Amino acid sequence: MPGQSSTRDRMVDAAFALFDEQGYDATTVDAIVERAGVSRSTFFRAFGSKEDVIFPHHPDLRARIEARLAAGSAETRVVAVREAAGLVLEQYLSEGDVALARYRLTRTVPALRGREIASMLGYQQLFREALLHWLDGPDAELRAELLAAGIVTGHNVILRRWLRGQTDDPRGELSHALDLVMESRGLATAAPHGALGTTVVVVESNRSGAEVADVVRRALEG
Amino acid sequence: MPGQSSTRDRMVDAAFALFDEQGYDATTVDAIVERAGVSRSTFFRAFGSKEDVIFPHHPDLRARIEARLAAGSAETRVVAVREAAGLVLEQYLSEGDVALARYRLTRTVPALRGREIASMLGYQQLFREALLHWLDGPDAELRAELLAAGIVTGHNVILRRWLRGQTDDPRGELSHALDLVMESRGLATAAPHGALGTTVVVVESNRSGAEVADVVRRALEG
DNA sequence: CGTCGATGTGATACCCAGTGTCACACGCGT
DNA sequence: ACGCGTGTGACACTGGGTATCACATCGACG
Repeated sequence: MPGQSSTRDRMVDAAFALFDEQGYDATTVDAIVERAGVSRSTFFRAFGSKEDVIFPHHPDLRARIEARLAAGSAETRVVAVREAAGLVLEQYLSEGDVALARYRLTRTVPALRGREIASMLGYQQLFREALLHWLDGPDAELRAELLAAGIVTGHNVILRRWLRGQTDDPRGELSHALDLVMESRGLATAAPHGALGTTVVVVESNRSGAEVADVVRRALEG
Repeated sequence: MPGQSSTRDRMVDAAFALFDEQGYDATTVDAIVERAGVSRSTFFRAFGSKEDVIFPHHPDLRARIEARLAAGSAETRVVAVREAAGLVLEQYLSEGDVALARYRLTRTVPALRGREIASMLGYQQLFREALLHWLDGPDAELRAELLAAGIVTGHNVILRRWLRGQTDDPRGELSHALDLVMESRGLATAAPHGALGTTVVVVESNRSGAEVADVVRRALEG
């Protein structure tokens, strides 16, 4: 292959540049492929549609969320949900300017707005299915759906605040938002089965295992 | 005008019939207008897009929700939310078979699914804006968004159950779902400002004003 | 070293949704 | 009878998306 797999990157860059210069609707696929130096066929093979070029990472992110939730259990559901939601936020934070450009586009172009909404609802489905296995009791189905909606909605509120430049601590605010969501649905209860063993829940940490263990030991001894 | 305004109805009927016979994607607008006996121009003037013919009532419903919420206040917010959510449910219930046909389509055709999701998020925005005026305290913005998402999500769960034939009492289940949503966010609190006057909240009733008054009188006297 | 298949790419033709424009017919009031 | 607004039809055009065929590069294998 002549152009490695960077042909994809070239198309993304060309698309975002043109969208920024002349708007989404006014930019034709022909113009994108011309600037990227590829053919129409290549574009549609890589992205499937003009909209997909705006969200080139969604399939990958979706897979990562699914994997994180699949690694959780009824006992570790709180941290599983927190980390899975964190994956989404981190994806946007790491994209930086691209995320901002996308936000500007999704705000103004209805078609893209619908596209993003659909993606978010896809994430919500992942959370709902995971929660459905972790919850029991009356209204489990309804509560799982409400919780999933709360998680995604809470995340979106914080993400939007960050995109608007209204916060410098999106991670902390997401954590607080998830507190609000999970507390109100009784999800934050540790050891849901009333086990008498030792349950350690590490909600969030960037320390090493040894450091965490040290903190725990001192807490128990103190 | 020769064909009254039933040209619109004829197009809707023709579209649903063809979608049912050969699927959404396989049905061209030309086929629809041919069966309806109108021209292409007429179709696009009436609906704007092929998708819009599936949701011909959304603009009207949106206006009714907005009106109901606008008629509410911080004191009557609980009943305002309940009735506004009820408007959506009643719309679907009154459509009967058409709602079922639409559900079948939206489940299978991704484009229509995205369309419906976008509509639902439009309703969510109406609730969010109303709630934003009725809530105060910390995290008002976040709580309004979470509540709006809960209301719409709860409604959708019940609606979906009804569309699947899993319930005979969607109104009752919606009421219960909204209980769950509002209770968990402290929205159900009557007289939020701590007023010492008399606050009467009629949560749901199909009785006349006189009958309700009679029940209240007996409750106070007993 | 030649052959083969897999993969990424280009070129072309086609379908169909959606827009814009002009023309026509009808009802309605003056 | 005359305009005038409105709903409709006819037609041409743009542009997203699909299908098909051709070609070029690279690695595997005999």
